[in-house]
Amino acid sequence: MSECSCNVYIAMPERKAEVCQEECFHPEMLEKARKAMMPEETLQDLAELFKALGDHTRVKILNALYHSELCVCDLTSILEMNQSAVSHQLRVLRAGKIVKSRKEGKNVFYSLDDAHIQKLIDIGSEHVIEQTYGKS
Amino acid sequence: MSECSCNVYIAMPERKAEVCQEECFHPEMLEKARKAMMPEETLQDLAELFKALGDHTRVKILNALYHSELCVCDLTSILEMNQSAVSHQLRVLRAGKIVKSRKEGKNVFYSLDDAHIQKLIDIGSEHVIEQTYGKS
DNA sequence: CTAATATATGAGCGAGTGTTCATGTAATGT
DNA sequence: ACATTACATGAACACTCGCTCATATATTAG
Repeated sequence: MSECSCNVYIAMPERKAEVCQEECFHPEMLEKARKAMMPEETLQDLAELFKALGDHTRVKILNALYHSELCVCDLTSILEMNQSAVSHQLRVLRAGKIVKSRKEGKNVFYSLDDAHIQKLIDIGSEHVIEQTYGKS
Repeated sequence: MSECSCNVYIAMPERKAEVCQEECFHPEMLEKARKAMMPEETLQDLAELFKALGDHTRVKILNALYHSELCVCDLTSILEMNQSAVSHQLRVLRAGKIVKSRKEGKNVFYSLDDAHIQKLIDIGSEHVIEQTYGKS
């Protein structure tokens, strides 16, 4: 048996024909990677978290909420969008456990769910700024 | 003039009718939030970064690459997907500056672009796991 | 050179997303 | 009670996305 990492395909011969027939490197790396994979469910949730973060309007909402809670009306004003559109996006953020809400009279105040969200914004913006302007 | 944060609408009277006519709270908070907004371009890039991260297949690729580089063939094996689909998603990740690639003979090895990506995965997965199983 | 292999990519399709518009609901004021 | 206001939501439509299939490119082997 060669060192090809694709010997993992012994158990699924129907795939062996289409990929990696001889010389994919680092079989030990592949096995290590395979064993370090998170559970499917976590990966799914993680993808949904990032998907919920991955929209211009929603990122803008989170940026606005970064320092303090705001009501829908305030967000509508900052975003210069109509209230319906803002509410629809807040719903996505709520469903994704990215923001939480608090009702006070006629108003509903939104805030970031927890410190993880701030960190994600911090690191993400650091990354894109670095990509744009070069490292340090 | 009342304390309503919506006095910002004086400059855009056409919107005044539809939102926040009297009692949105914390005008000082609103102004603070407005001034703390990142530039539009950064917000756009940030949204695109998260959007590129926000897919099940791509998250799985990043998870596989978390500890070491792997070639397309290896990824195809781990993901149990056909090579074309994997390549298409790698293209998205490359375009988003989330992974980088290195050619070696017939193989192309992919790895995470920088430590920011690992941190985003760390914090994101921490968040979703906490959401699922409750805080500590 | 030709053949084989690893990867990339364009076209096309079904599924999903974000907005607008209209309307619904809950809280407050009169 | 009725009117008003803040917010939520369903429907519809244009647009985007991720996959598959077919094919292209690049590298290596013979």
